[in-house]
Amino acid sequence: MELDLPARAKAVRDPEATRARILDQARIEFVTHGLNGARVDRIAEAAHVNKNLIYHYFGSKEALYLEVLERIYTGLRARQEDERLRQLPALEGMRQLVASTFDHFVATPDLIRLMSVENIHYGQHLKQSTRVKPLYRGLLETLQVLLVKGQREGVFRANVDAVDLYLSISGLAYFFLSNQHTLSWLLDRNFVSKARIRQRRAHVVDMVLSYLTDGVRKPRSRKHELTLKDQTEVRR
Amino acid sequence: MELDLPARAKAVRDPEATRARILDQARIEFVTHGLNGARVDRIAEAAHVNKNLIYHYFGSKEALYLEVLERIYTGLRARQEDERLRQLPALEGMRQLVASTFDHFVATPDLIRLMSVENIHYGQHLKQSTRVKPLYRGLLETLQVLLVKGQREGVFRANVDAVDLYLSISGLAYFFLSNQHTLSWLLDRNFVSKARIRQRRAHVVDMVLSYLTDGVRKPRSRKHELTLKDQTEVRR
DNA sequence: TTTGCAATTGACTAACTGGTTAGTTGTGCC
DNA sequence: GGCACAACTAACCAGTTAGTCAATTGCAAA
Repeated sequence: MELDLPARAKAVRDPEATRARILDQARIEFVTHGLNGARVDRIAEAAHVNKNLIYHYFGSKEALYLEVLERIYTGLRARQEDERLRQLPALEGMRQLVASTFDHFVATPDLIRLMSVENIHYGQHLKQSTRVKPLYRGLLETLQVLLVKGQREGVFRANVDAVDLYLSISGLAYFFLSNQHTLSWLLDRNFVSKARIRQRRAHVVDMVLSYLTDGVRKPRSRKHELTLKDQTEVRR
Repeated sequence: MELDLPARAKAVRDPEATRARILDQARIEFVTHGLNGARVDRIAEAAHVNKNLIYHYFGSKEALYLEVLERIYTGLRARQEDERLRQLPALEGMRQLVASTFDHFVATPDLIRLMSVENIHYGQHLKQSTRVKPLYRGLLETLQVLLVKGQREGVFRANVDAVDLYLSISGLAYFFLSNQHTLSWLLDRNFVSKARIRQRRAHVVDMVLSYLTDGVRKPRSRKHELTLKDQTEVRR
């Protein structure tokens, strides 16, 4: 019955796999219950490890939380598509940047939850991280490159602040997801059906591009796509 | 020495004042620490009452939280300016609606925090409330009235979904406030100085109105204020 | 085989925390 | 003046929780 697969040989002691299992269950726990609501005992049980092993690897509940937080934040901008976007025509590059930001939020509900959790805690944990911050510089630079290029091309308005623009792009995609539980109740609408996500995506892209192209002389062609493949996935 | 003021006569036992004091301190506690992080003992101490008095008045920690939540949510739409806004020209009415939504978020940080907290808890408490939901119907109706009027006036585009528009207006004003602690660190910018708030306000109004008026033939007058006094204020 | 060390565990605890029990005290009303 | 009841209090408790102690187990190198 027993197979002697080399890759599976060390089923008894496998530190890396164990560590990964802890991190995975910790993420689920923190996402579901927040930092204060999370229970180390539950994480240990779900990961099938002794609680003390968690302290052996991570030192404390908060250190474990920080590790989870860093991992999900770095995933946000891990795909280095900045270079590709900067090469595109400004309007198309911006359209893709907005759309991919939106898509990433939709595809990663855990990120939305942990961003909220971390801000409830005044961002005090993320500030201890050194790995996350650099990723945002690249994003802002890409935005700036596209803004300047768009102005030169005559398709974007002038005097757009890159940070303000980023806040708007993110805010448009973030709020209806982060607050979906109260909003769906208050507004009698399901926000995470595929059709709704598709509608929202088009609306967000449209709003950002309307703003950027507003007041520019040259009449532009249709500025946002109507070809939207479904790739939304709703969380459990 | 003792004054016999009728209004201040019952300093010893004043149920209403005591109840209000508890609610006030509870709000501070829930806003600062969230639901799980809040401590009933701390609320009792801060309100100068015996802890059991809290249970006498409110029954449980969660019931107290719900009361705090209801009060801050109803404040969001308490000012019945819906009627006034509907009377205005569409562009001006919409401009004021966006601006006042923005201003209310800025003026009520506790609301932002509690909205985040409640959504971390999947909105399960707010759903038990009956007082909050009706307020949102009026808001959506006002939005719808202004949208239709704007289309008739020829200043707004057609086919704008009122719910989507509300999500955008709120999202633009909410995100940079709710996530200001991580964002100010990641983007090296203070978001809550008076100058920044003013800039953000103009940007949000501009973006929403650009979207609504985009593609409409008739050229419109300047649609957003450009009066930006400069007075930078450094964050704590 | 031994030895060193990381991986892993079970049992434990000090501090906390929401909630309760069993009252006492003040006030309005008849 | 005394009764009913709400306002208010002190002390306590059972269950929980992050974190610790002391030990055992498996692996790999010498």
